[in-house]
Amino acid sequence: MSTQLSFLLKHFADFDDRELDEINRCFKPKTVKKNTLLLSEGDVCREFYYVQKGCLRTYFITKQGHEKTRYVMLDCSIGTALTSFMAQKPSFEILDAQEDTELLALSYADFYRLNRELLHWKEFYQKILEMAYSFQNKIIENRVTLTAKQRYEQVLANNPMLIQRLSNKVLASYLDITPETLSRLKSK
Amino acid sequence: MSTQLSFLLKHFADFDDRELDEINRCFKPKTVKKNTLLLSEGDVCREFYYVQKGCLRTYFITKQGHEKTRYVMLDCSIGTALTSFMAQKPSFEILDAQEDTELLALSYADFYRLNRELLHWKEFYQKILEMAYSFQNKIIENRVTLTAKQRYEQVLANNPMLIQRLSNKVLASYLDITPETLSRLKSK
DNA sequence: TGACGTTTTTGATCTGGATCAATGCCAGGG
DNA sequence: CCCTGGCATTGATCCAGATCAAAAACGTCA
Repeated sequence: MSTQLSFLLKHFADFDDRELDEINRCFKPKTVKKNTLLLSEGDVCREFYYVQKGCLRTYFITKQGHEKTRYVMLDCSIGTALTSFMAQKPSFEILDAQEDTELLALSYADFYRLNRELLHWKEFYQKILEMAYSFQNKIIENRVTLTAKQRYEQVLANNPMLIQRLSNKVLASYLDITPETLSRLKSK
Repeated sequence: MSTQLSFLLKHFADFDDRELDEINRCFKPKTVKKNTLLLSEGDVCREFYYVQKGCLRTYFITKQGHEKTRYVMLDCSIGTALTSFMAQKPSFEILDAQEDTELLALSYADFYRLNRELLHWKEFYQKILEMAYSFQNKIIENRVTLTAKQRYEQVLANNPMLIQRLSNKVLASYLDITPETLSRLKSK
């Protein structure tokens, strides 16, 4: 059982030890190699993840064939392809590992059973959704108000780990620019 | 008491009549004239709205002084400046009426009391958050993958009311383009 | 170790939509 | 009823970032 995960959970809701036990039992360990696909386009996302160590990201592919990275999970963070997971509908988002990654996976069935049975889990999920919404709101605001360079500088200031650990290609797609533009931004 | 509102609520969760009664009592009627500000930048959003008839929108203003419309509520829809409302923090989003509007307002205190006391309200709120998230996800995808013209055509196809009822200036800001570009798009 | 496929970098060119500018238009307040 | 300030249209120009092209650097696996 992961005390790290418990620690994170407690950050969102006031779980007691019995609840934490039950939740921890539902999360199944999994190890994936770099570049493993955890969810392909068109498949239904059936798992929610806690990343112990490593890096997952969600992205989608445009008609023109370009990757667009949407969300990155580094060590000790949680997430999934939320839109597909929530609705249990085929996903346009893809989920893959950017590094060799150790993670804990919670099935959709267990997730929603917990949501039915534990009031604290409802609270947890509500917080997650609120955060996810606010995060996206921020993304939209940034995309609309900042230039490519300003977006790069913002990540450099707030999230330098991303710059260290993602390839330039993926980082560029996260910033919604081309690798060429990113390369030019970096060289000044 | 609004049966329309009850109808909408039932769409999200299985409220019984007693619950609907209690909820309806919390929503206070309000009438606002076109161009009324319901929330200014920097203020904390303290109300959640049901629009009976009319039109509200949220938007923010960039450093360059441009309006960016983010969400529009026409007749029989619900919403608020969610980021500020959830966190009870000062808002960068502004809320105003685009037409003379009849609405019902639910205070933050009542909203969260209902959320504490009624399981069905929790369910309702969870669905709202899930929808809001998915909606934003779609916005981001559209903004990144579609040209200005394609975005216009998509609204024309899926949401023609917006084109009929919003001024071109506001519609342009909703599409993330300038009024000049919108004018040119329409004239072909 | 070497060879191939993927990144990264650098340079030249292109373009969608923004910006700037000018004119006509309409609606609402005095 | 008329005036005024915002809205809409049209034209000319500009620019951030994309695209295209072609080396150079990098990893990784036989």
